Formats: sequence, C-alpha cells, structure tokens
Amino acid sequence: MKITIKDIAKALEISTTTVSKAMNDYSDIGSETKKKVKEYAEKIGYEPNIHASFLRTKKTKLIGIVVPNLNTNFYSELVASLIVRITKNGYLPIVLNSSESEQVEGENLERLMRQKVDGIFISLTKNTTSTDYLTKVMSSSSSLITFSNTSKVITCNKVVFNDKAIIKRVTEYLINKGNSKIAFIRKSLISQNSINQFIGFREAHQANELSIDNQRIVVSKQGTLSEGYRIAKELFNSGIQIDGFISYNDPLANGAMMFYKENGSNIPNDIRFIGQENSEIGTFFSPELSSIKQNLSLMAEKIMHLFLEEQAELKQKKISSFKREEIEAELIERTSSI
Amino acid sequence: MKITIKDIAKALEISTTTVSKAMNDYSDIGSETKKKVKEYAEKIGYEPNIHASFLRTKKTKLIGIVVPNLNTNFYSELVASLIVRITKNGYLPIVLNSSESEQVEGENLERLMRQKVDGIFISLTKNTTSTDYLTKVMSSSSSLITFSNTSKVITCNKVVFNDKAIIKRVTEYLINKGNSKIAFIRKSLISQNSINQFIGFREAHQANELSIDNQRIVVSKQGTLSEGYRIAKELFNSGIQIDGFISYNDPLANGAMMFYKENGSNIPNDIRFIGQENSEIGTFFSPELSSIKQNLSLMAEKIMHLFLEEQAELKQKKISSFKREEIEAELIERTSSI
DNA sequence: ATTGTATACGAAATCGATTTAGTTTAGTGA
DNA sequence: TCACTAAACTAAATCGATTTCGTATACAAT
Repeated sequence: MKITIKDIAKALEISTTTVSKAMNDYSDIGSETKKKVKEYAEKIGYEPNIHASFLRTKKTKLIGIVVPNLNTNFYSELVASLIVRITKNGYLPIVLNSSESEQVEGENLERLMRQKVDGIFISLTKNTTSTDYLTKVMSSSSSLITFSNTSKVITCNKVVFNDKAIIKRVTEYLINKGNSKIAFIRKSLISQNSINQFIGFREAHQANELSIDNQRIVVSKQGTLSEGYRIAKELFNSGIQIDGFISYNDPLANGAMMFYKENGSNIPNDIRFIGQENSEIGTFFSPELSSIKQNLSLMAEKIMHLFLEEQAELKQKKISSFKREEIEAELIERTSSI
Repeated sequence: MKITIKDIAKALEISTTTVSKAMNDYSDIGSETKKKVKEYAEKIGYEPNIHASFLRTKKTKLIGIVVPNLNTNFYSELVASLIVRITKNGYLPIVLNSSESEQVEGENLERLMRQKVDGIFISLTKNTTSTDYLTKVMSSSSSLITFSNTSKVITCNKVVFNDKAIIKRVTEYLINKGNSKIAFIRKSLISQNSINQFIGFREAHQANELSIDNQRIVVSKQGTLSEGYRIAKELFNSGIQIDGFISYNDPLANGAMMFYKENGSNIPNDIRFIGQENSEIGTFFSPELSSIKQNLSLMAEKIMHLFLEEQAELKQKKISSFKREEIEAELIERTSSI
C-alpha cells in the first residue's frame, strides 16, 4: 500500500542509505544516482514519512498557532493569513484558541510542546499575567514567536503593531481638531497591547498639556456593537461629556456612535469617532467610521519570515538573537472624524 | 533532557516492554506493576513520543479541518467549537482554509493525507464540483466527515443542517403572511448546501401553487453588507418588485434592507426580510433582522461524536456504515418579518 | 610500486515506541 | 510426581526514516 525508501532501494538495486541521501541531496551521492532516485520516487509517488524522519531529525514540520479569540474578524483573518504562509513553506498549522482564558492558553502551549511542533506563534489573551508557560516553551525545542499581544517581561521574538505610536498620533489628530474630552475604550488593563495604546493616549495628552479624566477611560470585555451602545449610554447618563471617542475595535465605536446619533449629537462636529480594525461594518453606518487599519497580511509575513530565519540559523548552529518587529498601522480617515 | 520508556525501565529495573504495556493497560501486566510504572511516569513527567508510537500504531492523534472560508463568523465560530471538542478528546486540529478555491481545497486534502491525520473534517467550497480528492481520502487511512456543505455524489459520513426543510418552512411563513414575490439570494448554483436551500424554496412555492420568478433569484459571492445593498439597488432599478427577501447570511439582508429603507419602503409591511447565521449585526439595525439560527456547537458535537464512534469501531475491526446527521435550524423571528 | 585522496556507495546503529513470540514461575489437577 | 495452565514478564523484531563510520574504486602524485 504505502511506499517507503525500501521499495525504491529494491527497484533501483541500491541501498536505502543511498536513497535517503539522494532524496536529501547529500554531497556524497553522484548526481546521476540522485536524478534516478528522485525520478523514480516521483514516478511511484513516494512521500517520506514525516513521523519516521522525526525520530532522527527532531523536526515535525508542524507549527502551532495560539490566539486569544479565533471568533473575531481580526484573529480569523490573521490566522487565515498565517495558514497560507505556513503551508506555502511546507509546514502545517495546528490552530488553538484560548478563548481569552489564561488557563486554556497554558494547556494549549502544553499540547503543542507535547506534539513537538517546530514553532509556536502566540498572541496572548488579555488576561494573561504569568509568563511561566512561555519560558517553558523557550527552553523547549519549539521556537517561540509572540505577536500582536505579547509580554514585556519575556525575551523572545516579537512582532507587534506600533500601538503606542499610532494611538498617540490619532489622539493628537483629534486634539488638533479641538477635541479635549476624548473617551478611550480599552480591551484590558493588563495586556501589553492595551497598555501600549494607553501610553500613546497619555503621551498625546501630555504633549499637549491636557489632563486625562479617568471617567472617560472604559474597559470593555465584549467589544460588541451593543456594548458600545451601552457604554455610550452610561457615559451620557452619568453626565460625563465627551467630544472624541477612540476604541479598540469598530463595533464599539459604531455602537456608541449609534447612541449619540439617537440622542441628537451632530457627528463629527460634536463628537469624533475612531475605531480600529477597519472592518466593513464601520463603512456602512452613517457617517462612515474612521478606523485604524492594521496590515494583518504583513504581520503574518513577518512572523513567518522570523521563524524561517531562526530555523535556518538553528540548522547552521548559529545562536540566533531575538528580534522585535514593529508594523506600522495607519488611520483610515472617514466622515466620523473629519 | 527528554524522558523515554528506557528511563522508566532502568529506574524500575524492568523491561521497556513491560513499561510500554503497563502504560497501555495490557492485560498481561500485573496491577501492581502498572501502578508503579504509571506513578513513576507521572512523577518524572514522562510523555510518550507520539511520532515514535505512530510507526507501530499508525495513529497520529491529529485531525484535519478544512473550511471554505475561515474569515467568516460562521466558520470561525464553527472551527472554534470543533477545536474545543478535538482537544478535549486528546487530539490536535490542523486547520486549513480553502479560500473558496477548489484547487486549494485539493491541495489541503493532499497535505492532510501526507501528514496521516486520523480524521478529516471538511466543508466544501461553493465551487467544488469534483469529488476526486474526497474519494482519495476515502481510500486513505484518514476517516472522512463532511459537514455543512457536502456532496450528494459521495458516500461518506455527513453532518448537515436541515437546509431544505428550514428554507421551506421559512418561505411558507412568508407566503402565509401574504408575500408572493420573494427574492432569494443564494451562495452558488453548485454547492449542495445552496441547492438544498433552493429546493426548499421551490417546494414551498409549489405547495402553495405559486410560481418563482427567476429574476428574483440572485447568486452573491461576497455576501457582504455592500453587496446586499447593491443587489437590492439592481433589483429596484430593473423594476423587479419584491415583497420578501431571504438570503444565505445576515449582512446581505441588512444591506438590502438598508437600501429599501432609504427608498422609503415600509419594513416589514412592504417587504419582509430574513437572513441566516443570526449574527449580532442583524439585531442592531432597525428593524431588527429575523434570522435562521444554526446551532454550530451542536454540529461540532455531532461531528466529533461521529468521528470517535468510527475510531472505536475501527479498533474493534467492525465495518462501520456511513451516517448522515441532520441538525435542525430554527427561525429567530424579529421585527423585520413580523 | 606505494601512498594519498577524492568520489560514490553501503552496513549497521539509531531514534522511541509497540508487538510478537517466547520464557519463567507458581499453582492446579490427575 | 508429572503434565498442564495461567499469570507476569522479556528479548528481539519492527515501524521508516537518518546518520555514522567504513569500504571500494579510480586516479594522481611520489
């Protein structure tokens, strides 16, 4: 049924050693032999058994992806983008979802290490505080790349968006338009991602000698349209005035915008809104929502590149240093903030 | 560094055979020995090497998931649901995305067979016509389960929604409200999923002695808000009147509804709208969108159950017959169709 | 003729488990 | 006492590759 190097060896009357070496382009095999072996292998449809190879090479050609919440546009698109790159390079992705639970995240990492994947690409949950599992991965045979939401504490490969810089820029953009009472809806108080964004928000205020009113800083777990609406309503009912609104995704901004519209606010003159993730829904409400657009495809590209680089260095037994790549996000300006 | 059965054997002064058998609960190992082995294995953190086991058992504990488009709420949620079940049962999911391309789908199946996954769960793209790859999987060692969008031609395990019945029911629901000019937006002309829905649509008309105007049947690839809007606009500009609207997802219905609202239609009195997938966005427009809700979690449950059942039967060398599970979808009635 | 050196290949060990086919020991029944 | 059986264990083969170490051949240099 299944074809092994033995079959090729027998047919070509050479040893299995030669077959294996020929397939792997060893220098001590004649070029004619290599050609013969490869052609015959192709002809009978030989595929090396990855699990058998693993025993000697310790390579599984498997990559684990761990995301905090697969069921979001942001992560499902990012994962889809990663999958393309992973398969194109001859690897296969094991995709795991942490459902924003630090515990599940830990279990996922354990599973991937047990499977001896060659690499683990992980974006942390917004609740993750401990880096125990990550350091465990670091001392395992899988190479680790953290992306999107990573940890300040751990030293490892990182690919992130320029969260601080883009939020600082966007905040100053609003300030320059005369807005000084800007609401900021963040994902969590713990995640590095969110912390960096908030630092950008703060720095923009400091640079313009404005103070931040903590009542306008809201943490939202759900990040849905209805939660955006609810948050706006609560701000309004508490008498907390705002003239700007920045949130960590689009539905929140759209939900909030909807409330203020219903309440007779003139958008963007009374309040300017800026979301993130640049999703289709944002463009469909009126006015259209300005949004920070992250280049997910580029992030996937960088992650894969970093991984392949490290694999190549490992092969040459070079000690590879850890890198931190920052990807520029940009503001897509629409009528909600003009 | 890594711990093998040899380490346990040496420490406990028994053979590796005994260790292996003890770990796998063979009947010819004394219960005391089993206890000793398992306790010691636990203590030193022994994990069997899956790749080594594979050589003899031919089991990888890997399951491939192939979906037509991961970057949709429907599939990302379904996949997330599958991942939970797969990991809970000691398997690991390799997730691949076909991006609605039949060719990529074929490549994905090849990859999974090469990896010798224990099972493949696949939902076909809307363009898939050939079943060559599927039959190849059938004769491979991976057990195949098709779900959501499957093929009529191939005989294998299937888990689907009651597409025909629910669309028939929903169409009759509109007909009973007096609507006779119902637009129907389908995903494709080829996919079984869409064909079944259309049959339901047709049967509802036949049962009520109504004819279908093909001008009101539209195929939409994108399935986005803007496409729904565009479709409605085209229908309107072509002078094709409608008093009902059923689409294969919610954004299409919402987009269309938005156009008709702008054009002064009274919803639901003039036109009734029904979407599918019951997404949050639907509830947020006014009037709120009625939608067909599929129980994705239940589908994931059934798929996994079917797989485990087949694995158990394979172990006992029973010949397993193919099953077809149908999951009830339900209409969530909201103000867009009252 | 002898030594040296590429070049091309292969025997056997190895990776870490499982499984087959025994072997040993103790206990049972005639 | 002897044959027989059941229980508990193990040596060795095996899965399908890779890798180490060694050998044979041809040819050049001394």
